[in-house]
Amino acid sequence: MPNYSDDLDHTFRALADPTRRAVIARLIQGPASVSELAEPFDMAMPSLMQHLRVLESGGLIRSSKQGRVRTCHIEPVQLQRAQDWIAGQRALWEGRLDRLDDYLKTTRSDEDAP
Amino acid sequence: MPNYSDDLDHTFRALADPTRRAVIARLIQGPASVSELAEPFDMAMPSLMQHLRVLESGGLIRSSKQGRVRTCHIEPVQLQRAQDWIAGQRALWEGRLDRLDDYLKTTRSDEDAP
DNA sequence: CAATTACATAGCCGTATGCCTAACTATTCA
DNA sequence: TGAATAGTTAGGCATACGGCTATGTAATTG
Repeated sequence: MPNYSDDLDHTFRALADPTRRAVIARLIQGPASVSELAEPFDMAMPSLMQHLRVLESGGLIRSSKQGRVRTCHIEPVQLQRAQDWIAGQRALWEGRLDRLDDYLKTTRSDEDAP
Repeated sequence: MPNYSDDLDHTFRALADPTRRAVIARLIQGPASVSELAEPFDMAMPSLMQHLRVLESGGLIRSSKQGRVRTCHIEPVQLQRAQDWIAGQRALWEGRLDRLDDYLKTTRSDEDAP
């Protein structure tokens, strides 16, 4: 069982901000330059750059520079790991509910057939 | 399309800490008192209580007090919403890949049949 | 070459986070 | 009733976060 704790820390933290989620939602549609990403937000460029840094250092996006333009694109792996963690927990929870359900059924059967 | 932004902020933030994820993982197994939750951690009680407050105010757990014991249990709805947001983004991403794939196939067919 | 464009860096500022200790309240047990 | 237990509140402290302005640098464009 690998330990993704640090990754998850960074990934969930990156997702905890609406600006960063919006950037992700935008990049899901396809790559974009920093200026394009900044355009919808009423925010100074350096502030948005910081968000991009959080996203990139969390492994949620990648970027590369050609000339003076930096192009960002999504990197879905960490997104998947975050989803997997939640899904895993929920699966355990569902399993617990199933076992509780089974138990209740068993109990009821016992009562029904004394 | 409802706007869960604030919920997601709180939920993802709550998940961005390993102690809080461990608490969730514990509570997935079943309810527990504050002391039981605190036991595995080398952390002063008030520090853990703060984590519990973050989890509860983010709607990830609930708690109630009987006598001097507060019992906490999981509340899976926000977990699901967080998962749904990620799943939605990933679905869009997959869709994008599929369309790209289709496009490439079409292009190749065109090349194959000049 | 000069001006514009697109990003990058530095540094400031107020608030939030995560941890702690100390002291307090309310139950429960002997 | 007195002592132990379970949680709570108050407040302090260092660091991180999220925003800003001002300034710098490198690539394009006229």
